[in-house]
Order: sequence, then C-alpha cells, then structure tokens
Amino acid sequence: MHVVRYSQAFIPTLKEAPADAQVASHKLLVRAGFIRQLGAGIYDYLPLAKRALNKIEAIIREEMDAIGGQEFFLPALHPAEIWKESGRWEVMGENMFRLKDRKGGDYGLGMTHEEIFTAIARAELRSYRQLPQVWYQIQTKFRDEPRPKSGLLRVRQFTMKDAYSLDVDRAGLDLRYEDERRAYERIFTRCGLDFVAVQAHSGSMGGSESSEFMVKTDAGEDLVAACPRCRYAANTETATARVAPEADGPGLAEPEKFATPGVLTIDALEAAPHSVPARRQLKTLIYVADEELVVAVVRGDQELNEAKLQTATGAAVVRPAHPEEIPPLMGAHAGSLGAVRFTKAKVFVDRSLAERRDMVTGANEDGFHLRGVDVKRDLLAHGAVLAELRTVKAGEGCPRCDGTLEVFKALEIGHIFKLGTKYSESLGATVLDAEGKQVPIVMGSYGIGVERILAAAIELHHDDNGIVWPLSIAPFQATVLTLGPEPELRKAAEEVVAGLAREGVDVLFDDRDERAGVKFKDADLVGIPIRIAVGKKGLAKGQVEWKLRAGGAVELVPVAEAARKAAALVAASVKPGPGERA
RNA sequence: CGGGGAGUGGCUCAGCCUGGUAGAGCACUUGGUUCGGGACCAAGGGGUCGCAGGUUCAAAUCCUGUCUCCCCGACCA
Repeated sequence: MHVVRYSQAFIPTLKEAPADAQVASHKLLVRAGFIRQLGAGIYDYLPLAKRALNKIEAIIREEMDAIGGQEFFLPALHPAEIWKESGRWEVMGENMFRLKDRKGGDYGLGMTHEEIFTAIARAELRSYRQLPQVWYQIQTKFRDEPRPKSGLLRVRQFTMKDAYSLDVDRAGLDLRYEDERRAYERIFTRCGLDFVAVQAHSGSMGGSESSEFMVKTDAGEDLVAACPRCRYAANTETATARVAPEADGPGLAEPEKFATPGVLTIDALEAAPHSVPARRQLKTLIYVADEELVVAVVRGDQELNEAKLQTATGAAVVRPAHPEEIPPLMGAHAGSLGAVRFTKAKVFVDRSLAERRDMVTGANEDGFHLRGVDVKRDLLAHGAVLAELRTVKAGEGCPRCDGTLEVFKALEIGHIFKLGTKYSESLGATVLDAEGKQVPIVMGSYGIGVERILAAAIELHHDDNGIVWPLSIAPFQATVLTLGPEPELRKAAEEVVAGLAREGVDVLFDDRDERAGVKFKDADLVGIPIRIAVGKKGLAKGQVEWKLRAGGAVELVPVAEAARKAAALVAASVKPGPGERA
C-alpha cells in the first residue's frame, strides 16, 4: 500500500546539475528527479515532487479545515468581463495571460481568484446570517512573470492555496485574519520551515493591512527589515526607520540658482567643484502613476521605493517616466530636475525631509541647480505633500524601539490581506445586516505558494549530498536499501518493508540491482529522512542499519524492530493536530 | 523592454576563431568480472549541430533573419 519499489519507480536522478540552475533548490530538485523544465518558468512535477506536494497540500487542508475553511475548486480560465468589473483587467497588465476563444471573446488565465469568489458571494449570499464564510481552494495560477527564475521560486504556472473570508463587518474580518495567521503559522511550522511574519505592501490586491510569511534565505527576492531587539519586521516595501537628524544651517532667504554645466548626477554634484554632500541634495524623480505624471523627492543618498510611491499615490500601477516624457512637464531633462514651487503635477516629498533647509536640487533648467532650498517653504507650501517614500537600510534605527534594523533577503511563502470592501463594492457583493441595511461584504484574502514551501524547505534543509527533507513533507518517510544481490538480504529487506507498510510508514524500497554506493548516493540525494540498510554484516547478527538523513550515527537494530522504530519516530514528529495549540 | 551569455546524441561539454562531411565523459544495450559510498573490461546503439535563408565546390564552423533558454538590469536623473 505504502510501498514503492525503486526498480519500477520513475526517479530520474542526475550526477550533474543542469547548467542553468543557480539556487540550491533548483539544482537539487532537478538532480534528485523531482522536476524537469518544460519552458521558462514552467515545470513538470515528476512523481517524487507530486508526493511531496501532496503532503504539503494535506497539511494545508487540515489547517484550513480546522479554522472552518470550505474547499472549492474554481476555474483557471476566466472570462474577461469579471476582471473588467473589478478593474483588474487593466491593472494586471502584461502579468496576466490572455487569450481569445473561437468567437473572439477575451479570456484570462487566473492569477488569483478574488473576482471569482466574490462573484459567487454576490450571486448567492443575501444575509449577514449566512456569514462568516471562509472559502478556499488549491489551484493552479498563471502569471506571466517578466522574469521567471530560480527553478520553482519564480515561475509562470504554480499552485496556490488561496482562501477568502467573508464577513459582515470589520470586526469579523479581524477575527478571520487572526484565524488565518494562526493557521499559517501552524502550516509552515508543520512543514519544517523557519519563518517570520512581516508587515507588507498590498500591491495590486488592495486592502488596508497585510502580512507576508517569509523564509530567510539568500535565494529569496524580497528584502525584510527586522529589529533583533523588538518584534518589528517589515518588507522594505513598507518598512520605516528612524533617520539620524541632520543639522541644517539657516540657509538663504530665497533659493539661489547656480550654474552646473554637465552635472547630471548626485555623484557629480557631490564632487568638486560643487562639493554638495548627497545628504544635502534633493533627488527628484518623475514617475507615471496610472497615466498621471507625478514627482517624487527623496534625499540624494537615499533610494525611492516604488511600492511606497504606489501607496502614496493610491495608483494601481507605477512606473518611471520615460526620458522623453520628462521635459514637457518639467522644462528640463533628467539631471537638472527639481520640485521647488512646482505645481504642474503632484509632488510627493519623503517624510524625513520635512524639516530640512539649505538643500540643493535641480533648477528645472538644464545646466542649473538651486541652493538654499527650504523644503517647507519652497515645496510643502506650494502643494507638495509628505509621504513615506524612502527605502530603509540596514543599520538605521528601529521605528518601534531604540534597536538597530537588520535587512536580509527572504522568500515569500504566504501572504494574508485585509481586503475590506474593495472587491465586494466593485462587483456589488452585498448582504443585509441586522438592521436590514444593505452593506458590502468585508473580505480577506489569504494565499500560500505550495511549490515555494517545497523549494524553501530545500533551501533551508540540504547539504553537499542532497536534500534533507523534513519528515512531514518528504516524498517518502523511509527508504530500505539492500546492500548486495544475496537472496537473504532481499528477504530480510522485504520483511522490514512489510513491517513499515503495516505501520503506515511511506517507504521507498530500493530493490535495484545496483551497487551499495549508488543506492547510498541516491538515498542521500533524494533526501528521505529514515534510511534502513540491509547488509551482510548486520544481518549475520539479525540486524539492519538505521540512519537518519538529518544526521547522527548509524545504529544497528534488530530486523523485527526497525519498522516499529520508524513508526515511533513518525508518530513523535507529528505536530499538534489541527486547531490544537502548539 | 535594455545589456550580456548559450543552443552540438538523454545529461555535462569540446569542436567554431583559421569551412573539408562530428567528438569526449556520464547515461543506455549486450557479455564478462565485480559488489558497503555514484565499479572495471570488451563490444555496441544513438546526433536533420535550435530553425529558415544566404555565401561557397563544400557550412556545426562564415553572413542575415528568427525562435528558445539562462544571467544582469529594467529606480537612483
């Protein structure tokens, strides 16, 4: 029942990693026979991967069901109309795969399912008495990533567990959000991942508050700022920090123009002869926020964070302006731009600049800059608004305590959002509340990247010989190897395997006619947690060799006891069940 | 979308510069010897050199176009 014979299994292991693999999980998933690539960001999941994914999904189902989740299975193919209703047919832009049917009708492949679940709510829910509802599915998502990479970490087709909560009010949403947060913590813990929950940017999802679940690894693409002293942790797309105050002189009564021919960068202005420190410069960036040109101002030595600008502008999409879009608005080219008394477009100024005086910035005239600029007097008094725009850096002060922030790379494995009424309003999903008033349903949205759990587990747990699976998500819990062709070895191995099967342990029986070395190498590569080797030496004493992939010495155990020992280990490793407190 | 790199048996690659009709290792098949950490010997099978044009007596090799994959960037004016 639980036994797979290696001699008949499809486990195509490789001695060499594919040349194009960069990160550990990608190399090992290919080498160990879990995946093959079909196209850029598109992978075949072979039987080993499917087994591990099934285990991850089973854990997710248990925990989602434990908080009252009800599983659905919705289409991946969506008529354009529903996405047009929410406005995201445009918002998603190139990221959405689009196609036409034979009649020329527009369709998209689902990137996420807010619209579809909301449409069900709209059609079927009438009363607050039917709420709350927690709906979820485990489904394939399609996203036309500009740049797929790193094996399973950034792909164009992947599996997501997406859940949606439906409540009559915000208080209900808050409860559902906390339920999901706790469920997520249990899911990732059970999958053997070390993770942190961080404050996050909501992006194209919208909504008021969101948390990302992050695994700290250099294979990740996000940056997290965290304080080791308190619990503060945030994606750098939202993280804030204390900035050391700058001592500004009184400055000038009026900004003063001076010639800076050929000076087009912060660095050039910092160099002789002008010698203006970057910290005294205002960097002026031109962006397009939903078709509208906007101006963003940050300190010369700091970086604008586009996600923060998106939040500040309230736009759905933000991109840098093209060079040719700038002069008609500003009257100058990039390199000489400034926002002093500028009113032709919205101007956003980084909050940390509010009190600065005697600053230098472009004059909006090619070849000239202004000095003596007072942010309050020359920008804020002319309609510019303060906003959180800058990207925090390691070493800056924690915004919550007097600690110092560290910044590390992390991989996002889950994200929960308080959506509020964004989708219920745009799609018209309402119920009558207790007073008989029609109110939009208050929603939350909760996603987990299933393959990312798989890949993250490998990034966290591997060594030079291969993968070291957590027992909970390993494709097999145990493997039994025969170390030689002798019939008595095989007979003893069969006995152990039968025992394991009886105990309900998943087992891969390496019955191949291969040398011992090959079997050891493959067992290590594939990363099966419990290895039981049947060899002549041990068997002479009625014993087999017990070894854990995660480490530790080889132990000799009687043939008759191996299965029980494995079963005991499996039982002991089972985390507190659904809903129980850890 | 910009820049860089790469497409040659299943895999990892050499050959290309300097055109002359395709190679190595691994993998695979058969036989033998082996058998506790990716064995050895012998004999084999397998490649329209991404695709399409062009140059040439002759193209994996030179030229043009095109497709695909990988990496960096796509903000720092």
